[in-house]
Amino acid sequence: MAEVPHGQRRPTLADVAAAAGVSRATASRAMSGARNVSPAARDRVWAAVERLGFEPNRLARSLRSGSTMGIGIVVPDVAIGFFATALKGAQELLETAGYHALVANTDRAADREAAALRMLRAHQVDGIILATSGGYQDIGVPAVFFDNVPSAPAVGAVALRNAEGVAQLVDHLVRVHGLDRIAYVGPPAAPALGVAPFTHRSGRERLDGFRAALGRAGLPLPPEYVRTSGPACTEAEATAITHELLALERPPQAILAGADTLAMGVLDATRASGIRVPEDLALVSFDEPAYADLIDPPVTSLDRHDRELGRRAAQLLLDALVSGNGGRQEPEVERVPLELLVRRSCGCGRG
Amino acid sequence: MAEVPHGQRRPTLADVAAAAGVSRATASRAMSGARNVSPAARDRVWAAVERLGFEPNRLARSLRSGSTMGIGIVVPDVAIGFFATALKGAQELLETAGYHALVANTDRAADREAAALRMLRAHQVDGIILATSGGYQDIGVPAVFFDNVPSAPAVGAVALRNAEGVAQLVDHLVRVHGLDRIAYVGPPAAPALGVAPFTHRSGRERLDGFRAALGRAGLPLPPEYVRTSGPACTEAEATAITHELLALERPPQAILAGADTLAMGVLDATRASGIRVPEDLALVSFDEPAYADLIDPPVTSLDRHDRELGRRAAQLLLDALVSGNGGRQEPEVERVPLELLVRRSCGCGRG
DNA sequence: CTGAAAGCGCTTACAG
DNA sequence: CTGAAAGCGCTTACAG
Repeated sequence: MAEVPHGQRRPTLADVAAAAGVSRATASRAMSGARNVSPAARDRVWAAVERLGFEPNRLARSLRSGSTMGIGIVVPDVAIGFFATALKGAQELLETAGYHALVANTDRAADREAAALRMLRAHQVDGIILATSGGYQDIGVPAVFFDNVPSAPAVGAVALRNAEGVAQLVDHLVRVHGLDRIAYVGPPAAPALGVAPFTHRSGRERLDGFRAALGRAGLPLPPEYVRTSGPACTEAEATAITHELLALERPPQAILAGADTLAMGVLDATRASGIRVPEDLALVSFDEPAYADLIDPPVTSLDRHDRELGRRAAQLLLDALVSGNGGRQEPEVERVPLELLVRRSCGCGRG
Repeated sequence: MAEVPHGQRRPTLADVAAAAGVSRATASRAMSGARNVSPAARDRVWAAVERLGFEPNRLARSLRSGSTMGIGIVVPDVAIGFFATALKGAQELLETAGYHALVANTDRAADREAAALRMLRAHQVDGIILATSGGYQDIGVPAVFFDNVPSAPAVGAVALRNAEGVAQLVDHLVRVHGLDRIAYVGPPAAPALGVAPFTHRSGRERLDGFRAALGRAGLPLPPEYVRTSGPACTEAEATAITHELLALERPPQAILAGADTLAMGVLDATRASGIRVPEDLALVSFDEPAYADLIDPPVTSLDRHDRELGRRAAQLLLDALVSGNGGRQEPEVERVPLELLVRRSCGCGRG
């Protein structure tokens, strides 16, 4: 690569054209691989490109062509393994297709999400992929949701089989371990006031799935066994809730945590109370925590295939982009299955 | 916010100007907050902006003004907690200053890093912040490194006090636990062939720091006690190395892992061998693993203050950007201190 | 305080 | 196969 010293003017297409002895139009065509360029001209152009270390200015190209080949990816928190991995999966596929990703982090704040979307609009992204925190607004480009199923206009969504996943966890506790007092500590199930209706849909589905699974198993479900956290799903919330559950007259034999951070909070509470897991209290988690195998005890949970989920979301968006479907037809919701990963926190032997 | 239906032409500055009954120049000035605009004109412009839901096209603005207010952030792997958190810290500060971040993931491949840098150049970023995997090349804008100290042209770097951190860990094992057979399992310390000289500098510093600390403590260091992984620092590598260490005639009493993934690999090996930590083998880790408290046993390690590290890198870059220092003066290397977090894997009681 | 005009660096009909 | 010209949507001296 040629030297690109700081502060020196970068070569432009005009420089390349001049160096190659052709017009800017021909230089542009040669670089874009158009066929109507003579081999001789093409060679001279590429030689000039090499020599000058030319890299086309994407700002100018996008402004002129009307397409940035940029995709916005909006997530609540990249420091959470699920989002980071899904993000990587999506980015991987997008780059293969010649797109690049603009990543925005919302810290789970609806207003920061809205600001991120305006920023993406200002950058003229061709589409967006997002795990919403409730601040979604249409910016006029195709949108694919993941993690939460939208009832908002979108070209598609990829979501987990939430109810099915919860049912797998419940069935395991009931059939394998014969437990019948199972409590639920999950993410919020009702949208917050003033928040778009699709928010926390997955929380809703998990909770409903829990109730349904217990019903199918013929188990009672005292109201005090059903608890939800705030939208941030902090460990601290789960810790507090767990202490309350353990203080009940009839404490649960098992807790199903609806998110990994919540599962960690439950574990924290058991440590503090001297409660042994799984001997005194079984624990299963919907999401798989980082280093699930090394946690004490290893946590039985569901594998979401995070990366694949990100890839599918990207694929859905790419499909919409090539088909030119701007979200005017029925959104396509893809449901990805979950896999039970049996470890020790449920009461199973080493695995 | 006004409706922005798919497929409909977005309002431009010309639309706003027409609606407000002023020229595009005046509309532009009104929006930029320039003082030489009459209050009446300003109000009419803003009203039109609101009504039309206008958002300036940043492509056009950047192309014209020569500044994108975009900063490239390049990391080996966002799915690793350290990078994700540092990234968030940097992004936070950048956004406060009116910049936006373009995030690139290199998967630790030097060629992907080089490609990411070219992409960022094509996007005319004003500067870059990166944790290099060895593929760095100058793209003509100020660069700040973190995680690795560069000897490459840069305006600055923020790095850990690697040697000091390792010394803290060693001293703890020696003074508090009276151990004298301590092995090291760390990241590579020598740059790979064909890789820029600054790569793996932090690995080098950790290893050298280890040798120095043992020297100061007057402890012997058999060559077979010093092991390094490949650049990916996988758990599997550490697991294999640990099995070899345990099979030595005089196995170590303690292992200092130079990275969190390596510490997890060491733990895996002890599990498989029925070795108890810390009773049979003490373990300390340079990096703090995710959920360090919940791992069995909780791992004694160093707190790097990841977020703050990202913030400092961003601050260094912003300083360079406002001062107009294009990297022509001596790069500023900031060293952030590390904090010992005593848990149980070193042999200490519950903490 | 305001507007006409030039121009950022590209791409793309259009005419040859 | 090639080039002159227009134009993407802004900002910014420049002249009034």
